[in-house]
Amino acid sequence: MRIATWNVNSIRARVVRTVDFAVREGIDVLAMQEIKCKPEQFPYEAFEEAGYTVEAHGLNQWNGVAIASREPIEELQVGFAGMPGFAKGHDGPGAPLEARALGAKIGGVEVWSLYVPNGRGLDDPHYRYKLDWLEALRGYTADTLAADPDRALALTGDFNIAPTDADNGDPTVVEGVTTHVSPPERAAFQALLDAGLADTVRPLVPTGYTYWDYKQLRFPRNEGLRIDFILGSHAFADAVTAAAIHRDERKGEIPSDHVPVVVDLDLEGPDDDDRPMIW
DNA sequence: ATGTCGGTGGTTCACCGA
Repeated sequence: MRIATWNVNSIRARVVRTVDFAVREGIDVLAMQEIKCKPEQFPYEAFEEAGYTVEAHGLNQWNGVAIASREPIEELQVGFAGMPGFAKGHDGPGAPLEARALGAKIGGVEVWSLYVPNGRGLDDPHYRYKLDWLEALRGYTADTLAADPDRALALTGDFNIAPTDADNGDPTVVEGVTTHVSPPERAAFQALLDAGLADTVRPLVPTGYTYWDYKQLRFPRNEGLRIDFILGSHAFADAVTAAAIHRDERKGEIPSDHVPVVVDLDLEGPDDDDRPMIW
């Protein structure tokens, strides 16, 4: 099974490009972020014509997550247990939830499409929201794996954190000045790993960015960030056989500012056809 | 130069968010 995650930055603006990529690369499950539309506005037809079914979660023109799959989508989860909400002037308990998390069981894997809050600025209420949101995600992960340690669980999406200095090539992203690289954000990312997840792409693709700001020639200068990840429990990570970051998707006409990240899974072991015949 | 995007409201440009 081939699983991909992609912050598409408006699915309506990029539906042709998105479906073309999925078909060309043989993607079985595509987790999308920043679809920037409500479910009734999602361009389902283009995906259905290509053999995908889609579940979309969007509340307004901001955020929004979706999962497209060639296999049946089961056990849909809109948001995760404990996920906090946020709204301007209303960031405490009881704040409205945003469309940032969609989970499902597909082919025996619990896969999530996640769009972690940006944080905006180190002194912005959105930054505290980001850290609280990540802590709640860690709690969900820990609880889930405590109940079922061998579950194939994958957290995919835009984490809006560059975990190491090697993941930050943008000269305007500076520790102590901006979000994405602050010690508390990096600690929150590490806490997800400590809860029982592994970065399934880094061992196979050690370098490279997944996002380049549209401004100031960031892509031509290759001044990007690695902020999009596929994190997996041991049962998931152990099944990963290949990975790729599709840098070329940042090129061409009207690209997203993010590129797809892909892993191949072999959950069932070798097919019968691959086993030696012994009489 | 916050130098580029996408979406919205409500009219084609100002604002928000990233």
